[in-house]
Amino acid sequence: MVGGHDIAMALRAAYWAMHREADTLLQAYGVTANQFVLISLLAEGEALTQQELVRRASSDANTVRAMLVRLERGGLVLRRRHQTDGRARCVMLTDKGRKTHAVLWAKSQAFHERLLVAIGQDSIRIFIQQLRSVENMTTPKSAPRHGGKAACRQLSIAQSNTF
Amino acid sequence: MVGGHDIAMALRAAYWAMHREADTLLQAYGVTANQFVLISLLAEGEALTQQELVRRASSDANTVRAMLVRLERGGLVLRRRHQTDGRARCVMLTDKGRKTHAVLWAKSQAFHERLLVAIGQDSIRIFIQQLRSVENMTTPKSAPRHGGKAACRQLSIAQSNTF
DNA sequence: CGGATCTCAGATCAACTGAGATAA
DNA sequence: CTTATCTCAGTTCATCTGAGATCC
Repeated sequence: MVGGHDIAMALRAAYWAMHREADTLLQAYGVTANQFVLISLLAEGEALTQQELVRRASSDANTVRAMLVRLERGGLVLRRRHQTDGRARCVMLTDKGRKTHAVLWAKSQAFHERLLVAIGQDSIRIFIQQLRSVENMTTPKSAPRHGGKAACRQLSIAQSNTF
Repeated sequence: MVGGHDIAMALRAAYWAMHREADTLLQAYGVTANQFVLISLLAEGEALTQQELVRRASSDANTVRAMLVRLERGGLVLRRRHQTDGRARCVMLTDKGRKTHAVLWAKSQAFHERLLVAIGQDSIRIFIQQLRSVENMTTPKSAPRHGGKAACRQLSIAQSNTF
């Protein structure tokens, strides 16, 4: 009989195998898999608030802050005060961070390809949908009320000027 | 376009949501989700070597040892020398460990049920198979050569005598 | 000898708690 | 005043590295 516990154990095994593989792949570049998650989110174009990073990385405010401090020390990210919300921080990649991401992303292609093969092209959408169901199965966290502050568009433009 | 990176992010989000939910559920009993994994493996009947626990828990020898030391301190597990292999340790639940497992397992039923619902009864086997594919996608670890030492049958009997 | 299993010391990262500053 | 965001200090757990003991 296959029960919920088996799902949990299989999910655990798959996550950790993947995570270790990613860590091994990235360690030559001095970046952990968890840090690469943040870098990838920031590389999608816009600067983000820490709060939004927490949400998208499925992490925790204190954890994200600590990781960003390390990344900032390494010169990969910048953290600036939000222009209209003094509480918030806008986080963005530096040029170095952007180049690092490009290199790491290229090095990850074979890894990503193996993931696609493991799931099977036809099943990917369903598979991801099922994972989302598991994610949303849990106790819902209170979502922030306001909308427009997650992305920091002004600073995103300022950042373009650095090129 | 949905790529391998999306699979990785969804897998990460699902795992962490599940893990936090389990931790929250179990913390009232002073057991972490990771510790519950070991307890559950030991509750399946036989005493196991640490090496075998490492394999089944998708973990690491040093990590498992540290966790077992904590569990032993809490009186939930016993660790004895293997009768025929002086290198190995046989790990088993104490009576207290067995009772604790029964309680925690009962408390986990609603959680397990939600997992089943999230995936959908008809898709569970396929879903688990896909997770196994991800697990085995990674660099294979060398498996131990010999067979019969993973379970410690002699000590499993001795343990029955403690009742 | 080589290889397997476990132990130990130490480092690091990550996750969390709780308290507090600051601003919306 | 209340809430949101972030900071900071401190703790715990988990992971990993590397060295070594012991045994097969």
